[in-house]
Amino acid sequence: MPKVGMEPIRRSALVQATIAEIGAAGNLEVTVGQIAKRAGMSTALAHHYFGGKDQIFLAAMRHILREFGTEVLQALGQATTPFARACAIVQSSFAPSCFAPATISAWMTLYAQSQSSVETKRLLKLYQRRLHSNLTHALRPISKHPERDAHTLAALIDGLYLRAALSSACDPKDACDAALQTLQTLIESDQ
Amino acid sequence: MPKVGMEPIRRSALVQATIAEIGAAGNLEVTVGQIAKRAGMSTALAHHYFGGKDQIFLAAMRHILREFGTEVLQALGQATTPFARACAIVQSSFAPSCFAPATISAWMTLYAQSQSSVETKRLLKLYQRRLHSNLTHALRPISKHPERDAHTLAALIDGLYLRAALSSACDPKDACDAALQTLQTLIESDQ
DNA sequence: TTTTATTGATTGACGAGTCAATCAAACGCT
DNA sequence: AGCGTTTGATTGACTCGTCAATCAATAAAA
Repeated sequence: MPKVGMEPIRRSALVQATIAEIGAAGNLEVTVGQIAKRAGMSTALAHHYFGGKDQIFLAAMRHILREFGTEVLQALGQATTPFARACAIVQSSFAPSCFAPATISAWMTLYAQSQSSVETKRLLKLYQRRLHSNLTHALRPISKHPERDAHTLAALIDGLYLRAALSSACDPKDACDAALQTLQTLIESDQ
Repeated sequence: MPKVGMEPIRRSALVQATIAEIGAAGNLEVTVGQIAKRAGMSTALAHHYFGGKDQIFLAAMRHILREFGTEVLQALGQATTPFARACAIVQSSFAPSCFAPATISAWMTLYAQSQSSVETKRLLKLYQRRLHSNLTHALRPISKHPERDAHTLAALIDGLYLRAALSSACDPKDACDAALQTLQTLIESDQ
């Protein structure tokens, strides 16, 4: 087994294992030992490649954000009209991948940790800025207040996601419909 | 000092100290020792009155929720028209007390913990149900879709709060205005 | 003297991070 | 091809610290 070029494989395995472990636990109370075990290696190796627990978690967060980013990008690529672009952004935010238990837990801990970790806060702001920018761009041709409506819609997406993710009863489809409905209402109303 | 009837005083002091400590730390990584020290007693006494760390945290969460509940109730009492009632609910959600660092942290950890603690989840659902019910009641006379609009508005409040609380730049006033603006738009549009 | 309040000291467990040692591939040299 | 040598991969065992929870003991009211 000991071959050269293990680093990217190990790092990727650790990130995957971290997400899975967070999903299983429902919070950040996950030990490096658990993660390493799931990834099929020793704790020492995990430390060797990442340097510390924080770095492992941050890598996992970045991975989820990157995944979401590509999902949005792909959906945007297929949209031709401004309205379709706005819909694509909304729908990406409620895609099934966003509702995997591990993803939900990661999001929640992202919010919670952002209070105490500057790097986590940076990541969160990155996501928020990107969402806002995408929405503003899509709404510019079809809204009288692109900036304002983008801000409202972004907050609505976050809030609906929160509710859908935390209450098992409320399903993603309904949340998505609610967001689309409000998008419609917002761009129809002028004033 | 050793007098009778200390229990309620100690419990209250511990709850206060817990909230303060969570606010200072920015997350749940707070030890019973820290809490007890801030409350001016030994860790043993904290355990004596609460039984365990979880119970202390739950008591703190309940306290914050109760405080918020009374704030809403008071605001509702002064409102005479349905529209004023809806505004009162929105404004209570963005009251200064909701933006104290300790409250923000407690709120975030409430979301994060709700994934792994059934009791925490119960508390969160209680809050969500109450908000939805209050909004529905206020909107019934002035909206064509009271239930639906209440759901949208509730999610919007949560989302705006999230953004206002996490980004130091965005201030509560703007978030509140955005929510009120959208409330207006929602009840004006029919369809 | 019973009950309540209170704590210092201790226990037991757990977990992050380190380190020295091992193992095998790749590399360089002849 | 054969043979040291370097280098990356890998781990078991260990250290050190922390922290929740317990307990036996003390003090002061009732």
